[in-house]
Amino acid sequence: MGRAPCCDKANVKKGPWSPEEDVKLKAYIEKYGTGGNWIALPQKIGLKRCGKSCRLRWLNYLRPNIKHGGFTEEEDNIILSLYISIGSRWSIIAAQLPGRTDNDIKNYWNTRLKKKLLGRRKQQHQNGSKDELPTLSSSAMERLQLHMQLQNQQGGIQNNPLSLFNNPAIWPKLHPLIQEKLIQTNLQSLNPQMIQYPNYSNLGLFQQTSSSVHLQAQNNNNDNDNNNNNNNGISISKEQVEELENSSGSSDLVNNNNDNDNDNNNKTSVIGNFGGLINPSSVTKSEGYSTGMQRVLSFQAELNELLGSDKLAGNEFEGITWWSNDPNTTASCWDAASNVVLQSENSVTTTTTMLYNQDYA
DNA sequence: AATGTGTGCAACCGCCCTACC
DNA sequence: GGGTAGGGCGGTTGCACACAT
Repeated sequence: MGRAPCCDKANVKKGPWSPEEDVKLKAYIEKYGTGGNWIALPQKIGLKRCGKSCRLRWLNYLRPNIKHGGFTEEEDNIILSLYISIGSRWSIIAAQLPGRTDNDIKNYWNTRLKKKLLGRRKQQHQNGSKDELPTLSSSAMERLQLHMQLQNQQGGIQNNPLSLFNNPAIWPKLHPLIQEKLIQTNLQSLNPQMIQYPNYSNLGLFQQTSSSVHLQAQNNNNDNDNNNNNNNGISISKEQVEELENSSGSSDLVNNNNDNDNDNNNKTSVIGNFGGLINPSSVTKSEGYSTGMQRVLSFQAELNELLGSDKLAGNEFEGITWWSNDPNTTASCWDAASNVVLQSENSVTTTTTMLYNQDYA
């Protein structure tokens, strides 16, 4: 038993509005306002229209100062940035663009802007690659990809106030202590340097986002720390380490199959995760990420949480391939890796790397 | 010229939220 | 507190037009 319809569907006109109807509606609202009741409005005016239809017509077309078409570059950027940050919340996006309606922006996005931004990839695939075109049906994936693309265009993460990295408000839920530490820390200090992995000369690493948050408690007595040139981590005390471990229920984890880091003294726990999913030790290993699917699924779950998206279909990430040790890898445009820098002191460091195959850009 | 295909956009549908009774 | 109506919103549909075959 559904709810009652808002109007008598059988006796209302549907379809395009005639100029006469527009004139009637516009004149009445300008003179008397809506009266706070759209449903009753058409009857007052003598229109055989549903109240909702009147509302839509007024808001999207008849009300003053509406702009149609001719989106500027600046508007494009605003739409893109907001879409990446908040998704398809068109009314909120429209509120940032005077004279634009949510419907207009939605249409513009779906029919033009999205294609304009992503179309190049499709073109590339049509022009020679036999690879399956990675699907973009996932809003979350699409937003992530656009996020990366935008930041590349805008000169990097530091310059984009809307970036995931620079916007604590849209970080995933982390332990409050970690969150506080991250906020306290100058974000610049967390920004990664560009790193080139020599094995992948054809793959440009152009972007790095946050991140996994890993916690390491370490016995320093026998520390031949290979990472001591990196001081960008966030240090916390051993007491805090214990507190976090107790509260997170984390177990030992990440670096458990590493053969080149004096790991015996390390105790590392995942506190929170932000798309970082890869055993950090494997980043430097030439064999790369051959056990992709498990990580893909992990990434998928994290991405869902990160972006607050709908659940992704199980095959959404089939288009994403992972690094192999073949320098001529046919990896898709977007690949992810994490680069967790382990500190010599008890520390939390957060970095995740998105790797971009320039061959497909 | 006729037909097929793609594109842009206005409008509708149905769900969710909230205010009101 | 529960039911109902209206408003708001995002997703989808369908039509008109442009362009290709």
